[in-house]
Amino acid sequence: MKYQKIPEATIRRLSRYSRCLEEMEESGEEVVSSAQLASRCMVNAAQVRKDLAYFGEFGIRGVGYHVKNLLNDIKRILGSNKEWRMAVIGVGNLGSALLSYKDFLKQNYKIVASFDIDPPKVIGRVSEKLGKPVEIFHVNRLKEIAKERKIEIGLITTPPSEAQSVADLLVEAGVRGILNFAPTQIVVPEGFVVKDVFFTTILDNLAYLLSNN
Amino acid sequence: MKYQKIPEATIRRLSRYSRCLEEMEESGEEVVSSAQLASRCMVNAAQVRKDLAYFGEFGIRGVGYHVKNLLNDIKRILGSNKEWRMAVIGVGNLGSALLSYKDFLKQNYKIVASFDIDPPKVIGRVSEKLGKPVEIFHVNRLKEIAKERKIEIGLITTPPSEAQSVADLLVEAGVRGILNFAPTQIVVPEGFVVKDVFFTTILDNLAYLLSNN
DNA sequence: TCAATTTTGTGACTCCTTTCACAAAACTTG
DNA sequence: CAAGTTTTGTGAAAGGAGTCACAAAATTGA
Ligand SMILES: NC(=O)c1ccc[n+]([C@@H]2O[C@H](COP(=O)([O-])OP(=O)(O)OC[C@H]3O[C@@H](n4cnc5c(N)ncnc54)[C@H](O)[C@@H]3O)[C@@H](O)[C@H]2O)c1
Ligand SMILES: NC(=O)c1ccc[n+]([C@@H]2O[C@H](COP(=O)([O-])OP(=O)(O)OC[C@H]3O[C@@H](n4cnc5c(N)ncnc54)[C@H](O)[C@@H]3O)[C@@H](O)[C@H]2O)c1
Repeated sequence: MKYQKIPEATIRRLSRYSRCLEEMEESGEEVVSSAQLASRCMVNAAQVRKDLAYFGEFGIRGVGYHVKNLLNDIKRILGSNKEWRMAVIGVGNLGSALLSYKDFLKQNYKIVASFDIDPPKVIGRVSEKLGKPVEIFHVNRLKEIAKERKIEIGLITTPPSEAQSVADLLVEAGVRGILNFAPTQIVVPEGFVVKDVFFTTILDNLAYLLSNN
Repeated sequence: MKYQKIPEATIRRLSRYSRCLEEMEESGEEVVSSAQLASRCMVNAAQVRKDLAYFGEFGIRGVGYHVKNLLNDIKRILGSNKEWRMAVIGVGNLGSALLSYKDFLKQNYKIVASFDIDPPKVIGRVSEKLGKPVEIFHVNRLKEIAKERKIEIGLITTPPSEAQSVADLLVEAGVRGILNFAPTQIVVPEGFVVKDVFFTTILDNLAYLLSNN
């Protein structure tokens, strides 16, 4: 198979497959066909095979895929086999929730520091309930701490008005990945990546579907 | 323009345009061209025009679009001009954050009740800081309260293991829209709509882009 | 060993989305 | 009021993504 640009949608589906395969692995299934995986993920079986074909041959004809192997391969493709070191900037309602989100850890996403600008918050630790407390630093130490702790992804949970300036700090600190929860457009230089999570955009979608069906 | 199926991507972009137009309206801009709106939303100008063309003619040739009018039209198209009544099910870390999310209100999404299964939580009110406290009911009253308060959208923030059974309750109560934050596939009957918000899927995406660029 | 069965990997086809390019419409200015 | 300018709305072209269909590969069983 010759090289092709990989569709963004393929990457999203790989993540879905990954989640399904994890469930299958837990429940002891060893082998899975593209048809089984597809029906579980609500996609077409040819789609599953094509998605995988972008990256190589992982199956055995007449048999299917080894759950464990395929899971490993997909994680390697996605880059989610390594541990990713993250920071939360803005420890308010949402930021605190993220700090105690167990699934991140399970999926190799580790929050190793957090930052705020509000002095009362910058005194101690949070997320004690997980056993692994995460320190809160003043945001003016972001660059220093980001380098020290090798932070690769920043989660922006400040008010929207502060989001761009926080992003600038992250860029300056060499944090190449940003997950932005503040409902505003953020601009970063070439080589950096921003993904937005806009709750109201998704609600708008839902509202449209509810209004027109 | 004859009828066509409207792409999902168009709806997502309309929501983006809507957000931009709101900012423009606030800053007093009265007229905007497709090119200006496009560059603000990081899309192609023809795309903006084509997206709008699905629904009618909103611009004035040689001039552009009236910000206020276009915003109203887009909101009407999306169905986000009316107030949507929502409930949060699972008042834990994330559920509590959602209860105090100001942007929902600003965008006509109103949380009018919340539910949990944990007796200590089902005693009073939360989100006092917004002035408008939201009551927490025991989840076994969901059907009753949903009807009484005309809830149209349910936000699922329970553990994944409970998500499907909560969805079943919502379906039974006639709540047609579900925004699911629990990282698990939910199945609902025809006529109901589920949108998932999987944080780790988005992180997987980010991880892929960071690993391969 | 060989035919029957299963299921992958992939070229070809179809469908959908985006971009281009330009006529038509409205405004501006001399 | 007419020529010039701007910007929309849209058909046509290009580009991507999803599905189909089948040869190739592996397994099973007689
Ligand atoms: N609450 C939610 O459920 C929710 C949902 C989706 C999106 N969001 C978005 O996430 C962001 C945070 O929401 P929230 O409800 O947690 O708000 P919040 O006010 O509770 O938290 C914001 C935090 O950011 C801190 N902060 C402000 N400026 C800062 C800066 N320059 N550097 C570092 N920290 C700074 C504040 O001190 C505060 O602790 C907002 O942009 C909001 O729109 C929130
Ligand atoms: N914490 C986060 O930042 C975050 C981010 C993304 C997704 N999520 C997902 O959101 C969900 C909630 O996460 P959380 O961190 O808030 O967990 P949590 O444990 O703090 O909250 C879960 C809440 O649900 C309640 N609950 C349990 N079963 C219930 C039922 N049958 N009916 C009603 N309520 C019930 C619990 O009592 C608890 O209050 C999980 O599925 C999680 O994976 C959380």
